[in-house]
Amino acid sequence: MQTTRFVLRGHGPVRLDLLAHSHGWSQLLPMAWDEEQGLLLRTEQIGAAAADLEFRQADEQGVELTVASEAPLSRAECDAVVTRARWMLALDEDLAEFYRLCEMDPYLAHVPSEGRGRLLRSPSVFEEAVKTICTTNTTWAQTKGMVQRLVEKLGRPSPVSMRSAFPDPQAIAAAGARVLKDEVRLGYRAPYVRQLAQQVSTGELDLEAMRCSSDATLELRRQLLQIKGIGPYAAATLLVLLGRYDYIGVDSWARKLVSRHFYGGQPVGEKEIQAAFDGFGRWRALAYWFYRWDEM
DNA sequence: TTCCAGGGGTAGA
DNA sequence: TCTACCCATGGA
Repeated sequence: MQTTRFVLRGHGPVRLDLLAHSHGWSQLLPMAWDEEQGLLLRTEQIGAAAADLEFRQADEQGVELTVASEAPLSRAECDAVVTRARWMLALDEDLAEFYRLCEMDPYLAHVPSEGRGRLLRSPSVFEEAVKTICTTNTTWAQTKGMVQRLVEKLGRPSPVSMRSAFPDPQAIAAAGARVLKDEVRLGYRAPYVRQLAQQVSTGELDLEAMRCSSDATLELRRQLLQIKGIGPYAAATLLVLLGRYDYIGVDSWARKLVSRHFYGGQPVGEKEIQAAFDGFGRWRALAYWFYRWDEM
């Protein structure tokens, strides 16, 4: 076994524990959060093989990443790992403008000083999209089950830990409809996930290009809504994970939160939910997220 | 048994 | 653009 170490520094303070708790992604394979040791674990396919990534807090400004692989990593593979890890931890997010807005909101005034604001991400937009589809119209426990079966049945296992990486689009596309429905138990989501995997694996759809796209958020949203299985909630969630915070993903939780905080418990719709955080402008979804976090 | 969860697709108006 | 209805799954 080979181990390679990197130290990753962010744009401002970085808190690994806050990242791990920023939303549910650290509970979904192939990620895992070890609360006692403060370790964020992930198995990741690098080149043809899978390797094990272990993140720990280095100091206030940075995180140490240890990669355990069967063979030594090439220079290109090191670069790829660092690029993916920086994206996962949102290390290049500049939250200065968001923090200034937080300081004017009594409910979020604590966010800047605590170093909150970053959201944990998957290394690929494809993985984000599949996982987001697995959150729709189901419980969180079932989402975890769907993703676990997807990873364990179709992902490439690490020869070091035998834990599996997230399956690539080719593996999911090749699995077939019956496996996705009956074995992974994706339910009515199975054809959506399969079609998405086919579109990405054939090159018909370039999801990864959305990360560095210069398109306006409205245009990116339009592109996401064209994907079967992705509606307004999922598109908004994916935009947030792409660093575009213009739209709030309206789910049952958002309805309850906005109703209670801003409308005295009266039922609210899409317009009321988006409008509740208008004061945060293009940061409204991030503001909503940290209202929500305090109630998790 | 019925409801609903971190909704979305489709048809019809 | 809005509404009604249907869609698997599993726990409460």
